[in-house]
Amino acid sequence: MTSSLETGPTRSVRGRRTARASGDERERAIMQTAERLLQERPIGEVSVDALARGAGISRSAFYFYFPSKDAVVLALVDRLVEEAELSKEQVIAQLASDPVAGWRASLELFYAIFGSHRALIRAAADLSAVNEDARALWSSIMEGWVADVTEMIEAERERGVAPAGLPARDLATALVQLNERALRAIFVEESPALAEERAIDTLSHIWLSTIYGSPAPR
Amino acid sequence: MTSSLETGPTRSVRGRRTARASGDERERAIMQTAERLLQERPIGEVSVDALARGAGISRSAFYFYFPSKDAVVLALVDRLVEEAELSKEQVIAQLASDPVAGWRASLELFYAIFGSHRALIRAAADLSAVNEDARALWSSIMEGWVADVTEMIEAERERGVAPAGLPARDLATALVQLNERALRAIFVEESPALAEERAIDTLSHIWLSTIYGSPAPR
DNA sequence: CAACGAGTCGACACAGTGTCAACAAACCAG
DNA sequence: CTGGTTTGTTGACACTGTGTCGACTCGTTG
Repeated sequence: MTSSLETGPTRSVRGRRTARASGDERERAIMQTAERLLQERPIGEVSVDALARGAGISRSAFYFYFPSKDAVVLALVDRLVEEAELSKEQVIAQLASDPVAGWRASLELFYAIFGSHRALIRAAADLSAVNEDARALWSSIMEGWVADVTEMIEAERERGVAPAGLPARDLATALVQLNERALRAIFVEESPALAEERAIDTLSHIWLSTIYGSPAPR
Repeated sequence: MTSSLETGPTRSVRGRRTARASGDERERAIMQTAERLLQERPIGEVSVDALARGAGISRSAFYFYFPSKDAVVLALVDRLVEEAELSKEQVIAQLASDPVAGWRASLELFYAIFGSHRALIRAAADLSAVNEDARALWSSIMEGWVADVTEMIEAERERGVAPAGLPARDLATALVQLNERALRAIFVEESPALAEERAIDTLSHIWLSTIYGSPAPR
């Protein structure tokens, strides 16, 4: 799933310690700078020059590490998604034992992970408007979630706790999109947006109502 | 509600017929060109120069009519929203007599209006990532819809057909956001997206389930 | 006819992007 | 230790797009 352009040519394993800061360090410095700057202003207002200076190199040196400023954001997103992937397993397990708590835990996980990287999420969203690669990356992430949710819904239906209704995949798509949209609105401080304190309640109410046909399964 | 920067200085009423094309005509020509070009490529790839040439003037003359290319899109959106506003009244009326059909009609209206201006919708969405004014305009549009839906939900609850549950405004916010997101995915041909033929069915199922507590009110 | 204002244009300054040839410093093979 | 290779780094350059300005045209109006 890792995007093809996330890293520059510096991919071999090296462990030296040289006088000048080595490639990997620079690469990390650039990413770090990006995360920092994105907390202050939108991606559109961050120039390659700013990124380079922040990492202590010249603008042209930047291009040695990344093909463009967008690629830095994509690398960052890639990393975030990998983190998220790890926590996923445990949540799925919980669903079998206690559905209500399980779904809620999923939403909370989602909320926690993205909430703690608001600036990055926003940059990724902004980028998707302009950049084909960003769009593709985000698409594949969404696809992954939809697939997971579809599977979970189908499992619940087979267990007999959830009634048949909308095609599971359609329902999953809509719910994942709802989450994405609603959480983004909150994180970016758009308006209208759900009240942040009640957001998880609101969303899980909608998820449960539509999946189980009522606000809580029997 | 009309955005403050939608039009250039040419705002007085004039009705002359001059040798060279007059201001209003040019203004319209620019907007028309914008709509045409946006059908071919995203806003980011449309330059002021292209807009100007399309309208038969030089790039610098363009600035006489609009302060920036973004302002053209905002003017277009403004116009679209005004159109939409007109059809709204009749739908609200229907809700009282037949709720299910009424909600469905709302969704269909939404779908029809925005579906027939996909390129513009996309440009507006793209712009929101970059442009503060665009964000503000879209926000106010969303606010309007949320207010309408909130009111409709409350009316249904007072009539006793819909049960109390989530705060009406929260529910309305989530549903409007769901619609926005899901329809945009379809129109922009993102993936994942709802199957277009079933989109209205899917959405109305979710609306009805969450508003009435079951897929159909008694 | 003179003054005015709407409309137009070319030239300019500016900001940002991406590329390139050339240079520097460490590393490694002989 | 020496000379070639790899890894980094740089300034200069070409290019694209934006927005501004002063000067010009040409109907309109007093």
